[in-house]
Amino acid sequence: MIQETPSAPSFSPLYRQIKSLILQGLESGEWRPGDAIPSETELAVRFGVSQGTVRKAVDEMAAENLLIRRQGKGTYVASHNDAEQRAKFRFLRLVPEAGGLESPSSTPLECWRAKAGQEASRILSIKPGAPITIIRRMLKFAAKPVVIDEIYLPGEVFVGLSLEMLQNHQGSFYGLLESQFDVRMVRAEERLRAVAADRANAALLGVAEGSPLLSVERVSYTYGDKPVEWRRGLYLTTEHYYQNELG
Amino acid sequence: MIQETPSAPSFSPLYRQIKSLILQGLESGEWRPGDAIPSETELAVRFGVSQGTVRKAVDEMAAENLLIRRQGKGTYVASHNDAEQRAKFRFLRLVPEAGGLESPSSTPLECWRAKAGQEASRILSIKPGAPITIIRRMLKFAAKPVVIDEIYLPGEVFVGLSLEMLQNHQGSFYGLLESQFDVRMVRAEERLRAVAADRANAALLGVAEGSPLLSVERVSYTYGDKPVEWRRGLYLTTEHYYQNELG
DNA sequence: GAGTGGTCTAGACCACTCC
DNA sequence: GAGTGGTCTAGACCACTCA
Repeated sequence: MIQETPSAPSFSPLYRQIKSLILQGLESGEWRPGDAIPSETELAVRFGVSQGTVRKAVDEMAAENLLIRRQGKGTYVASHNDAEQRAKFRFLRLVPEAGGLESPSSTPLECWRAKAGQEASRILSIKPGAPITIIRRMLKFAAKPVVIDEIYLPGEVFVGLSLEMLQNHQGSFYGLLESQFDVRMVRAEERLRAVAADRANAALLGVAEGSPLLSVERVSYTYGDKPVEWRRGLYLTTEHYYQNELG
Repeated sequence: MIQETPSAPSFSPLYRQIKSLILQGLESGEWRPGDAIPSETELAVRFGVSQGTVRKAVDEMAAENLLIRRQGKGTYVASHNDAEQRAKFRFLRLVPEAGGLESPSSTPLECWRAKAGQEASRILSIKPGAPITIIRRMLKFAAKPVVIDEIYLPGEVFVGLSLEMLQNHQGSFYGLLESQFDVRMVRAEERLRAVAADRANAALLGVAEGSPLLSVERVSYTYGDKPVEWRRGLYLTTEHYYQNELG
């Protein structure tokens, strides 16, 4: 007989406890995105363990993109406002067919408030009827519209989010959520399908009604696997493709 | 000034050298998929380093899905014939919308030999005109056709591959390549697009011509980043979706 | 109980960054 | 030169598997 998921883990190593202590520091905001956390030796003293044990905890968190190690400098809390290019394409997997390297630009279209329906409440695990904020926006590569996004956010987490805020902001959407609302996206799950363009979206993307589009449904999670974003994107994939690595 | 990719790495730690020694053992066939490799202490003695250094090398290779550690038993060479369910869905990301758990079944349609054109030779890094083997097959979930695959393989690597062999084989396609041709797929890159079904494929999938399909182009690599498979799949995504995790 | 991987420690030294 | 993360070692003990 095989036990796939034993209900009670028989053993929890020390470094995992350290890991969850550091996680608490991230969730509580003791260390914010972009900050340096204390050095390994400091943390070892604080938690009363050896430096090697702290190291193993930090190693795992670095592998999960929660922390970033920089030799000679220190260990930092990962941020969507980081300068590295790879950080920017961690969540947007759309790549131009021809080697153009220029980043896409975001154009907010609408932003309004509504009440959560059944589906939104289930996915965001909020009460049906709870306030949500809905955003529609367009992504352009080299001035050509390529993506239409519809984004659903729990209203209680992102109070005050407005179209003006989106329009005035420089940088990535997740960077804004992080710096303005203290919510950092940690991971996401996507479901991809091929669909036919309806009339409205076809017009926005400049293609014929019924053209095939890539539908990308995404649920994003912050610390503690809490879902805080549900979005659906329609990608025009004639001159771009969705890139994926199977490890 | 920032050096993004220094041409000469200034330093190569011991555990990476150990790692590449173990990799040699895999490439040379000293340890085959499914085999156990020697214990950490044995390897430490053989390579003249401490057990901790071997451990770090093996850790990385386990993270890359090249090796599988089993506490109390040993460390094994990963195989596409492994029993674990997660191993089977590492390369097929298509999931049924409704919770059905049954695995897809493969139906080989055609298998013939040809000469590599320009594109195939570039992607598989073989000479133009070199022999290749082309396979067409269908994947069915619950007896319904859902995927049409066209697979291009370098003929010199897979000599003797035939339609009969495909028809008689139980288990996954990569499992067959591994046990019959000693080639293990290690990683792959995929490019996804939405396309319109042509008449032939529409008929095979039982949909109208022009229906949106998910086009999945894949290049697979074996040890040493050598490309050994190029395939294009057309996925019907009305009752299934392509699942992806953004870490 | 023997053998395997997994954890934890303590200490030495190296590579890198910044002052 | 001081401080950081990165490597390497040696040894002790724990958890798990199998005979």
